[in-house]
Amino acid sequence: MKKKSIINDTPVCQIRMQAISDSMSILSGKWKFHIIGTLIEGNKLGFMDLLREVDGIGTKMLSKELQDLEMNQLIKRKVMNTKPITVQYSITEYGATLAPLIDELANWGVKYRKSVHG
Amino acid sequence: MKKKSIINDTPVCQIRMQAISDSMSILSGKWKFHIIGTLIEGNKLGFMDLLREVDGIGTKMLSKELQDLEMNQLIKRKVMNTKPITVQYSITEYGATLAPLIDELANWGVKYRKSVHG
DNA sequence: GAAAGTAGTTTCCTCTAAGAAACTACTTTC
DNA sequence: GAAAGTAGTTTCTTAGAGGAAACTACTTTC
Repeated sequence: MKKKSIINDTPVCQIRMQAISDSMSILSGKWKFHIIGTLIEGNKLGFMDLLREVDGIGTKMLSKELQDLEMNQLIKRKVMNTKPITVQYSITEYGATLAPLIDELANWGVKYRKSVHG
Repeated sequence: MKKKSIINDTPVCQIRMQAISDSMSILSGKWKFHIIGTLIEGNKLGFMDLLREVDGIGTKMLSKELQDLEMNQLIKRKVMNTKPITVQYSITEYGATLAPLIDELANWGVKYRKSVHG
């Protein structure tokens, strides 16, 4: 008889593990937290605004990540009737629920830095 | 004069962004949260235990991720004086500080599932 | 009419994450 | 002495992440 998982074999753990995988697949990549964090801080930003705010990102990645986030309804994209055309990106209510998670991530990172130096 | 970042140009935001990058680099990859979560639940597990608990992982990835986590002092590795040789992996105090973050990640994922289905 | 600003897309390239399978090495049990 | 269990390492391969640079397309300002 082959040994089986014990700890993670309960329904609760199965759901938790699945949930973690879900979150990670939606929030994967180098830039999503930075983009979401920026849009939570400054609501309604254009493409070029984001390009300036998110330090180091290029047009291709920004474009792709914004599409991903919009598809998952974490951000909204609104084309304005201006000349020249402008676009307003903003966080959705749903996307804003990520604020505590981003805070945790930032706080943990800050503590890590301190513990490494001190 | 070239336009500059406004929102993310404050020292506070710079530190936050850096912290998020730090956390992500330490916790990157498909398996780290699963391994850490498992070690928080069941303390002291062997290599083969983890291989069984973390559903889907292979020996190569497990070995590599455990080394990463040990290097960053999130887990401890202790070789036991048994025959055959066994190894006990356990979470460190420091690694345990990730519990709130993992909880947030799991909770957000659960909510996401519900909102997609409901 | 050239420059600069809007918002992207496309192409080409590299590097890494990840996985499957085979292998080492040692010990105990059948 | 073969099987099964301990704990990994090594090799080979592929898919995707990410980045640099050039390009489209349209408008306004100098």
